[in-house]
Amino acid sequence: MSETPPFILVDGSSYLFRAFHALPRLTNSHGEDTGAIVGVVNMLRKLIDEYRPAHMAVVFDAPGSTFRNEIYSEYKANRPPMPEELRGQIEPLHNIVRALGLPLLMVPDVEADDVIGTLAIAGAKQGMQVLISTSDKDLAQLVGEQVRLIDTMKNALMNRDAVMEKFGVTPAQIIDYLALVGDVSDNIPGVPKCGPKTASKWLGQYGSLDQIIEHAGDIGGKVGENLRQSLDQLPLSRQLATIRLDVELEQAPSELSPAAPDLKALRVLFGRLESRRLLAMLDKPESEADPQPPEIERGDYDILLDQAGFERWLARLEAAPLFAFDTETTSLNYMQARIVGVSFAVESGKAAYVPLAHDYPGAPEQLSRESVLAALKPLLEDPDRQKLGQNLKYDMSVLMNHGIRMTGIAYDTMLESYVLDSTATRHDMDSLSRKYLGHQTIKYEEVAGKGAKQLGFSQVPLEQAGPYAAEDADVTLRLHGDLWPKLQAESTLQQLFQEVEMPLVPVLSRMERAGVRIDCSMLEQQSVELGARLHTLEQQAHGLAGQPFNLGSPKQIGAIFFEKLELPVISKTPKGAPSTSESVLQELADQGYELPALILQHRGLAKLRSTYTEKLPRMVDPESGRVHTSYHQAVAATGRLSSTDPNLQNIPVRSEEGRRIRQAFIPEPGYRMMAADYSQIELRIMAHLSEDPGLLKAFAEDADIHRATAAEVFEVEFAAVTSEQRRSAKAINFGLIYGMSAFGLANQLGIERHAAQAYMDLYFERYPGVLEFMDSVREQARRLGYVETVFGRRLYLSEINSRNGQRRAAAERAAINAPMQGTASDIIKKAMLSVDRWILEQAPPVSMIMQVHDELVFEIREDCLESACQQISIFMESAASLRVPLRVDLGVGDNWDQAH
DNA sequence: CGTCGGTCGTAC
DNA sequence: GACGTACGACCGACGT
Repeated sequence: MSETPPFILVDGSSYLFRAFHALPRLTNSHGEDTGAIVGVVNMLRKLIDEYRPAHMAVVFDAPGSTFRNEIYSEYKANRPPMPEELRGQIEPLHNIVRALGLPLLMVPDVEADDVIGTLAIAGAKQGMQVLISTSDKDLAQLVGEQVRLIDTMKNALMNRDAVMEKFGVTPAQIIDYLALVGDVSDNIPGVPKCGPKTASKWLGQYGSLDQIIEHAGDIGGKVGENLRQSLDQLPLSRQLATIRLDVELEQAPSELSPAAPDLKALRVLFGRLESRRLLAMLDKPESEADPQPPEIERGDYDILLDQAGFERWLARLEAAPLFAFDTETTSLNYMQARIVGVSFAVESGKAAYVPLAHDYPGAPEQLSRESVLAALKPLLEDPDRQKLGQNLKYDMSVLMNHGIRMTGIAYDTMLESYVLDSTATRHDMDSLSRKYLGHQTIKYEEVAGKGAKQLGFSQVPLEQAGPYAAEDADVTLRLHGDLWPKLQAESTLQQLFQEVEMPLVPVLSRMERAGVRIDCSMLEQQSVELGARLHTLEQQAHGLAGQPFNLGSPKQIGAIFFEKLELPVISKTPKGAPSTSESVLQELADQGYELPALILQHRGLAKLRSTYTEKLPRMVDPESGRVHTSYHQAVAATGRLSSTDPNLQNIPVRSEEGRRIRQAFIPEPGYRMMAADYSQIELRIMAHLSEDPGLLKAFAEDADIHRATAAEVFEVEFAAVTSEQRRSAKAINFGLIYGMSAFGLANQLGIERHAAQAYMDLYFERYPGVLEFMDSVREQARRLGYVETVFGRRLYLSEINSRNGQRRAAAERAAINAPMQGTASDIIKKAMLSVDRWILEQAPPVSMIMQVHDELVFEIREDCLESACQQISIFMESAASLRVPLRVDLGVGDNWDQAH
């Protein structure tokens, strides 16, 4: 092992070739060859483990011909074509190398050797210890003071002396040596009958090929004759054997560092190889083989307390093509938060925090918030100055509280992470830093305390606040440096990020800040009424049970039901307890038991009261008098938004009592509520994806799709479909979207399993394209480890090849659902972008105030109702061009319920 | 007194 | 076991 961490260059192509020939053939259950990949991965692991490189690159030959073919058309001409079993392993190996976090290089027109040569010399020039791992003897010509070869067979390093020992010539003479000896596999002729011995003898005697050529006449024997015959061709041979040192590369050696491995991607990739050994390695995250990413030094953070220091940074920001920005505030509530300080970073490791409103005993004098924000305002509002942040929607809102309309929001690391892998459980900065940088950030609790003792950020001393806040900006910048190239490598993901997710940030912020007006007195009245009904129900229930108990406790209900009253157990919860779920209570109620019916009613009403009628009035912002939800853009794995505080995406609609809550969602005086929802969007997407003729036709004719399905499945005339048949068909249609089984359908419809199976069989017979689509989605998921939406959004399914049948089945259902649910999300996001652009540009008296997955809700001034509705439906229906038309249903009313 | 898992129920 | 994606209320166990 070398003294300082080395720069390792791996000849990936030669590795792969050698592994392919040296190792026994290995295939996975799909018959795909995997042996060489596994071999190379093991070699790479060993290499990293042993040498712990600070810098590293794995270099592959780019496909296609090179400059050597240009100067010598016969170059490598007699080489047999690459075996198919090997060719198929190249692409997966590339993906694994990238997922391992190792820089992968492939440069067209040159060979891997040339890239390695260029980097080796550049690295040596910068004082690095360069180690080249290859099985190709040509690279011996690069060996020098700081460049050595790794002999993987002997597990030893080859320096100048070792080269001389092996070849009998110095590294500098290797080129001439190769020219003399020739190379059968490269089809370089060389001098006939001149082998290693003769070549080294001549070079020892004359020093160089030029000298040998000059003295060609002095050499006797048959070999001398051959040499003289070869004189014309020797310069070409030498040229071919010379490794180029001047290849144009995008990255300098110092930029080629091993990064943290992408464990999720590796799990998918190793899963496809079906290599238990490699998979097992992933379960030890701190495996010996993991390269250690460089520690982040927190030394170079500035805390700016004086005008001169701030102005120096301002100049830096103005000069920077991109800067990271973060705010520290008084509150997590974006409507109420006030700025306490701001931080920036323009290059890795250099960040600043500007405290503006820290307020604790002994707090130093700080720059005025007003003047600093005024100085930053032009920069923050300039759309051409690119900003980067982590969850910038929040910072954008906070700035808005201070009268700054931030634009130029170019990159958000939270969304970069989400687009790269939406199934990662968290996309917060701490998780991303640990995952991608291997760096533990300072936790908020560490500086502000936790629990009851937690301080507001303005109370946090600058000694702690400064490094914490500056680190946020620094880490954001570093994360972007890691995530953005990963996105760029996947052009559809990059497109999704740049054209959908990033532009959506300000749109969501505007929707959140617009909020929705609530009739609080109406909800309070409802709470009172619900309270009275709940009390009555409770008294009745206690009477029937013969004892008081908590109607809200499933456990107590279970005890009363199944122990005291000995009611029949209908089903059990996953943990084995007798279930008291809605369907069980319904079943018992249907059997004539009174108590379950009472509990059902109680549950429903209690939920309405606690979750909605009591909660919503408390969520009204005192300033605006409206409710402001938070939309989360990086939560749902399928691409949907989610909504919290309050969740406006699960306001009741199905029951009459529930709809009364929607009646409390009202517009400003002079305005109306308008709800626009996509009609059957997921089924339309299924028609588009499956290209099933029957389904396409039904939507082309704008038929009632459930009725059309019923007509096909029950083999009756369209007009003769009964409402019962339509209901069944609707359940089938929904079930399909969710990947439901015959068992599930039977449950849903209350019929026998075999009957449900018969429906499904008939459905697939009538709509064969759908069956084919579902099979192909499952197949893609198994093969690639992910599925995609129409717009290329990706959803990884780590358990699609699980040995656990239950988990695998669940992953298959998710695989079927995700392309439909995800494409629907993509489409409504696109629609939101066009509607928002229209509102910004034309300034109609219209606010987009809510999104509920397939529905957009607007507040529209009465006098503009008609034209606005028309505009909006056009934007929504043309958000995507599928093989079926998109249709939008519009409704207008004095409250949200009426608008349906 | 907070946290966390389990269960239930609301939406699309 | 069996229908995808969310959020959140409540309960009760557990730890501070």
